[in-house]
Amino acid sequence: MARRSDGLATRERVLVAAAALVARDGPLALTLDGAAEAAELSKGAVLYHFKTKDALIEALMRSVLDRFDAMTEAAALKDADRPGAFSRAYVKVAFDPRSNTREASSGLLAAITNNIALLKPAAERHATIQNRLENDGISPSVATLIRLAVDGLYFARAFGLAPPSTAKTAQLQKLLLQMISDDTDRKR
Amino acid sequence: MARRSDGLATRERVLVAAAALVARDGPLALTLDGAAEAAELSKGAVLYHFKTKDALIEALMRSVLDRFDAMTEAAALKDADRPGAFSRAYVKVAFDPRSNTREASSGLLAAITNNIALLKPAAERHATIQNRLENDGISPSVATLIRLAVDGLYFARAFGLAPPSTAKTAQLQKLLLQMISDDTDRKR
DNA sequence: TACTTTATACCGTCTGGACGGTAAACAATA
DNA sequence: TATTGTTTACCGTCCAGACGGTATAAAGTA
Repeated sequence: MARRSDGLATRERVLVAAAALVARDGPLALTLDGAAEAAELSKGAVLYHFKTKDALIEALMRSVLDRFDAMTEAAALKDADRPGAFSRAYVKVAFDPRSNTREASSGLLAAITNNIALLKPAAERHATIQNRLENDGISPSVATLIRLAVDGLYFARAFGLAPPSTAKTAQLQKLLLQMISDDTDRKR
Repeated sequence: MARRSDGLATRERVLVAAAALVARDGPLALTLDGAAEAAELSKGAVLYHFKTKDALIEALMRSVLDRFDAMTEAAALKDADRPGAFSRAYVKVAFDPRSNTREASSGLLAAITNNIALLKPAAERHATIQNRLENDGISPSVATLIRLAVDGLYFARAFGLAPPSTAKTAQLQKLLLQMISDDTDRKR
């Protein structure tokens, strides 16, 4: 068999294939064999790039988290240092269909189904986000509300628990952005 | 071996034991053998009351859903027919520590880790709740926000994703109730 | 005895992961 | 530049354990 000579791309390919697999067939379909087949590799090759299945899942989760973080930071920068800049960026990115895909929840779903301890990185991010929201010029209650509503939307989509329609989602985003504005005004 | 002569109680005991098992050791610990041991029964006995593991999980979920529904209906009745009665009841029950325990999420967690199709009953309830919130005298956006925030809180607790402290949770509840009041006033 | 409930023994399948091997790329050396 | 050794990337096979589920016996109850 031909060798690839670009290990990095292969590793990435496994992650993408695994995410697609979970998005399509659910987290239970994510086996080492399944991931290998989806990435058109052997199980041995998958295990070469990820020492254990847990390592694969962790990588899956981190890649999603990092991407989300990067998008949020970028959006926050555009908004300068106005109070509520991070909150607005968080809402915008979280509601962006590009960041809130089925693939985006693959890591989390896999972690839940395989080993809850793997949720730790996600828990840390959540704590960080909560902190940043609270120190963004909005009241703690509104900060918490925003965070939980975003999470709720995320899980509603991930689990198919009556996910709101596109229209309703847009309305909700508007409402949240409005709340942020009102809240920063009140504090000024 | 001694027989119980009250099959109903045994069945119930299995459900309680299974919920406790999931709450303590996570959804992966819920095996037929594990459930049997937790209920101090043999696997055969468990399979007598629940034909398949899926059936056990479904029963687990339904019992939680039914209990939640009953509590909400009861709370809504107390609030007469004022606009927002159901919304207030929903928020109150969802934030009640008695309804939002780790056991309460056991069915959902087990469904996720074992067979996502089992989430169907939960999805239906969510759709029903969304409908009732929307027809409760509050605006659709606020209805959606409440629903998602409650879900977010629920999952934050279930997965340990930076669950808000008791104090913060109380503040949030207050904020939501306030929003319901404001919104029904505006509509009047 | 007939029925219900519980226990025991067992089977087939799936899955994570270990392992030995292979071939290409690269480095060292002569 | 030819040769030799070393690393990287990947494959195919095998295995032990876990788990869901079945079959059947046994015990209790009416």
